[in-house]
Amino acid sequence: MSAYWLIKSEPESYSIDDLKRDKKTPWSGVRNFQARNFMRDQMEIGDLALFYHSSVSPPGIAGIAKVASAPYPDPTQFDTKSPYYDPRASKGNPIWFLVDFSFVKKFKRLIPLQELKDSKLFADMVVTQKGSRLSIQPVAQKHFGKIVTLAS
DNA sequence: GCCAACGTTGGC
DNA sequence: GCCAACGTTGGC
Repeated sequence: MSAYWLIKSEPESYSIDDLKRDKKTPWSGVRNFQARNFMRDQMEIGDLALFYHSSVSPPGIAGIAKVASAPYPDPTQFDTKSPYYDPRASKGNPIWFLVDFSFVKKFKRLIPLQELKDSKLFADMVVTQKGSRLSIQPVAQKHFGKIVTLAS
């Protein structure tokens, strides 16, 4: 049973255009247990995700990505030179897991967060909740479909 | 740049 | 196991 997701990224560090160029990327650097658990335990190859641009003006949904690998340990946790290095982790006992995402499409227009907040349709979406900062979230199929409609 | 919200850490 | 202190996220 495939599911839908929302993944946040600061476009200054990695944007939908970067994913379009790279075709595929490991979603490294996630250091939140809830977000990790979604990748490690629930994502399946082929699941679609809304690609969300955060910490920019305006924040919003920029396009669609697709889960392109099974979960595996995030290599940056072992890299002492990486900002995501975690001394508690070892190869035999990794803490952080990720999946690869591949490019699906960039929306013709960014769907601003404010537009979702203004609409009753998205009142129960995680991303529209006050103080919601989870960087990987499940998305209901109905919401996913409505956002695709808004974008086209 | 501010600050509310929230997750994590660590002392007890 | 509680909870205060601290750090981070991310909208504004």
